[in-house]
Amino acid sequence: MPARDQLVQSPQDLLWERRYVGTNPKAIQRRAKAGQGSMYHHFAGKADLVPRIGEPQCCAEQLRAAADAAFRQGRTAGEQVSSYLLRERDVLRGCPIGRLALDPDIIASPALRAPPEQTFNWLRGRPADVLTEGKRKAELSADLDPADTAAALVAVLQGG
Amino acid sequence: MPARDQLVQSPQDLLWERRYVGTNPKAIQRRAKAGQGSMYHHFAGKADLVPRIGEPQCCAEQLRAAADAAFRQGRTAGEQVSSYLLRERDVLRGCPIGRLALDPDIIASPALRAPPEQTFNWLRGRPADVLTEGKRKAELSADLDPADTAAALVAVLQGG
DNA sequence: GTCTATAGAACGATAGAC
DNA sequence: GTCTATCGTTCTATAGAC
Repeated sequence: MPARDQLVQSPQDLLWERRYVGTNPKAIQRRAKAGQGSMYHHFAGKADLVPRIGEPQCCAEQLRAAADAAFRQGRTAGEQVSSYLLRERDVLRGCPIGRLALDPDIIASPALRAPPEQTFNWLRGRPADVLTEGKRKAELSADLDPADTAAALVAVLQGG
Repeated sequence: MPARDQLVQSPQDLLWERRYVGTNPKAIQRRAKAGQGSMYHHFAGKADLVPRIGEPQCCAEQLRAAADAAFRQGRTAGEQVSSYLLRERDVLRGCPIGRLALDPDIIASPALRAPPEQTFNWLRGRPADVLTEGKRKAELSADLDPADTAAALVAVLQGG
């Protein structure tokens, strides 16, 4: 595997365990078996590397794919939503995106904040579409606001 | 308020936001409006101070009290447990004890790990007692293991 | 008890040889 | 591309004056 990919993929659990604040370049290098020179050749610095480890790239796509699959199971809007909600989650780990998004150093920097925010927007949009479709088919009550309800759904998952 | 208490109580949100790894003495001092000398006079160091901020002391007791109150609402064991589970939680914040217990630096040190572990033991023991009582009164099926079920209940809350 | 000064280590990044 | 050496900063802690 190229050294660049090694740097991005090896320290996934490191970022998970120690979050952004506690994840330092040295530890990443040890984990990826790469030297400092190598790291700084491929990336501009911590703020450039760390957010790419596991989360916005591979993890966000995995998450979207899994959510998508869950939504496709079920005929009615209600079924689709409950399929999504009951989807098996690695409960002990929690939501990696949410965890990253809560990190104060991520929040402080617009550049670092953008990728997780995008994922969240998608994550709210997807169930909102399902709910809208449900209303169209008159499966759901008309006085239900898709966007609000979708936001509430995601909030429940994140909050928990 | 005495400076010692100020140091323990002022920076609660700081510990919450940045966890153990990201919570440094300087920031605590700024937040508590105390100097370094003051801090190191009252506490041995970061490992001595930080775990006392909010969590094992005041927060754990608040948590126990709240859980206790919830358990007392309800006549049957089932009612008591569901009262506890449905108890209103500050869902956006999550469990402060669990969050602290997950911190890698806390896990690594037996001394830092002990207080949160104690709280968890109590937290498992309380519903276990309720369930045992329920079995005695034949409200609950006899083949229910109180300890296991209690652990599962707590796991659900923490996992979420 | 609280302050300032300072030590020793780790952190994040850069420089330059190879 | 990768390495080692090094810089400046911050972190944690100690020393000693007041």
